[in-house]
Amino acid sequence: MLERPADVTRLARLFHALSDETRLRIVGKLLGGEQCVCNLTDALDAGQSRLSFHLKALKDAGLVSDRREGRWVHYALNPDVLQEIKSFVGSVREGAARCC
Amino acid sequence: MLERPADVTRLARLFHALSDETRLRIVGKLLGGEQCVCNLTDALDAGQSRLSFHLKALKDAGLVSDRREGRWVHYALNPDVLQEIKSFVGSVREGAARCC
DNA sequence: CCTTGACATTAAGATTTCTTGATATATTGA
DNA sequence: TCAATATATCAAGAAATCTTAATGTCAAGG
Repeated sequence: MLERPADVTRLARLFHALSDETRLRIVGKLLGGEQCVCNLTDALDAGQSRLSFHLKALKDAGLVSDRREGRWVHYALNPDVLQEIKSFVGSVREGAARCC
Repeated sequence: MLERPADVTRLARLFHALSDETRLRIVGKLLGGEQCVCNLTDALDAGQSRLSFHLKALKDAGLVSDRREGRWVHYALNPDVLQEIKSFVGSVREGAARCC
């Protein structure tokens, strides 16, 4: 998993998206299913532009996708990304097994 | 997993440690088992103090542990941390399953 | 149209992180 | 004890990131 430079770059991006508390809390909210931005603004104590900034970070990393419905925009977790993290964890486990 | 503030803080730290390409490449090398710093300096094209900086970041996050042996210091992945990441991935999967 | 509401984008400053070069520490062997 | 080697730490600048406040955009209702 970490042999190919492209994978290293991709994983670094992914982990960076998850390396911020505000973004992790957003992810936490999205575990309950798709949410409109207004719900997230209420739930987290983050100002509007701050929330938007972090949603963009999550979206750029491919972790979430957005969907416009009238005036509202809904964000949801992208299930594909999970596989990438799982592959990484898998490769680490193999490595750990080999060495200990 | 992401309901408790302490977990959010811990995961953010952990993911931050994994959010850098140099550090991910170090982890990649450590998958083959414990390595002394000298091996890593050769394998990665990183200067000595730079490598030391990133090893400290990994160590502070609890991802690796170090062991001195004479002149050399050996670093190895900490297998405990894997469980934390796995728990996170597990919670995301449940969330994704619930919503789709 | 015009206004309002939901959200995105931009700009600027504060803070954090990373890199590099210099210096410090610790261990070994002469 | 001294020199050499391996690694850590420090200091300073560069670059990236985050926050806040202001402004832009777009859809809906009047």
